[in-house]
Amino acid sequence: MNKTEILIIDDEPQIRKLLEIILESNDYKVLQAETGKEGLVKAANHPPELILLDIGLPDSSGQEILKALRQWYSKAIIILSVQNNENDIVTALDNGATDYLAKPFRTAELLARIRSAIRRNQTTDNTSVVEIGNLQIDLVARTVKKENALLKLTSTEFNLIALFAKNEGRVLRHQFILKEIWGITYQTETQYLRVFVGTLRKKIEDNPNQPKHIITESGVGYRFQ
Amino acid sequence: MNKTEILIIDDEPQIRKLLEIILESNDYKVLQAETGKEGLVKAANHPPELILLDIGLPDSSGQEILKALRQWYSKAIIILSVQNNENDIVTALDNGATDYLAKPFRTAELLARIRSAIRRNQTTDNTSVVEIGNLQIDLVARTVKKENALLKLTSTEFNLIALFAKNEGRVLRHQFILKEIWGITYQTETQYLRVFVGTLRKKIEDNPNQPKHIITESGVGYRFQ
DNA sequence: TTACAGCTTTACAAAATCTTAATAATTTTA
DNA sequence: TAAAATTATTAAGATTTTGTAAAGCTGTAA
Repeated sequence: MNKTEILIIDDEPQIRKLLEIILESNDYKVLQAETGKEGLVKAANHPPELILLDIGLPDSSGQEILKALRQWYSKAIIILSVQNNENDIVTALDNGATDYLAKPFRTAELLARIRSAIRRNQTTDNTSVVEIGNLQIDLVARTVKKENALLKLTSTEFNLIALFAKNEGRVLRHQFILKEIWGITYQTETQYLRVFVGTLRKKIEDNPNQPKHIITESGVGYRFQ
Repeated sequence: MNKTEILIIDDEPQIRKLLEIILESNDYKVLQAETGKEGLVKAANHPPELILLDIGLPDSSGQEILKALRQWYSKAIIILSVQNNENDIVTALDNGATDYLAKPFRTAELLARIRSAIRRNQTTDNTSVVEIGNLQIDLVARTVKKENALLKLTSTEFNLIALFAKNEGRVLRHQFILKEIWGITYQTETQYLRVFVGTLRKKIEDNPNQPKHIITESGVGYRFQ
């Protein structure tokens, strides 16, 4: 059987080597590019299942490469950034990045993110029912079940969880969520979001104080899983 | 034995060709139409077991073709839509589509949907009596029994409960219900609905103040269960 | 014509949901 | 670690949505 192919675009040889070792030992096939341009060419010639892109590239900003890729490449792109360079991360998510990882990263987290992103590639599926853990979200019937018990959600609460469900595992920015649910004029009303995430957590989480489904990514947004 | 016939209504020749290849190699007989009109004619002359309909047709909206087909055609209609055009999909399901597929689609998924839809053709058929809890709703005889006692419903009340029964467990929007029962020009007369839901509840619910059958989904519509 | 059933409309009460602001808790930064 | 920033929680109005009763309207049949 063919191995899943991952393209690494990063100018630091030692990072590439590290990633190569981790990924190959987990049964992925690794392609490498040292510059953004080289990455674009390799991705175009032979589209991989996922791309790991360093946004701190020297030749041209990694953001430009990301935008260029997103012209045609629709599979997962995970961004690598230096520690907590929040601006870069936020810009990258807005430019269509699937997810991000701050360097230095933990191996387990890297692999988990990769698995999740690849899984989503394949779930272009469009069944109206999305199953996530103990939740079943029916987008057409507009119902949510937790362990087969129907939950009572308000319309806005449902819209919110539906948006999350359609973007499972992916970080959604506050702005983006507000725009989608409340409309473009509400982009700055992050407090709404906090209140509604709070009520949703009370309804869907086993322990709302330690949420397992709606994870907050401080300074960025939320992730649903 | 005769092969199962599938009619494709799609204006893009390359999509038709692709579908033809996939379907014929899976032992279906394929009929094709390039326009909605042509599709209506072909379907009428020789009703197929299943129709694949592109809702992005140029001549008249695919939605109109769907509605026209549903006047008399009761077998499966699977909608093809461009990716993530959610509005189209929801409208199509409301207009009686059996299922939908977003382009580009995976072959395995297409075939799975087709098999499932055809299977349903044969089973879902002519059960004119819908049983829900202590209610028996006979769609052909237009009667409703509650614990075997015949209820006296007006024609509009029956139309309403029949619509609910056909969409058990699903949230129906005010708009949709009004369109179905009173016609497209009544889409904003939500007050009618409130009155009729009220009278229906008095007749079918054990305790109309705590309805168990007709559940209101505030801001959205009603759900029947 | 009248009686009647069923539909439409109005008015108001009740319930559900949303918004807002104050405060507490947590996370990030320096 | 302390300060700053961000996030979470709560609860009270405010607003929107829904429910109910009843009056008016309309067509039909006796």
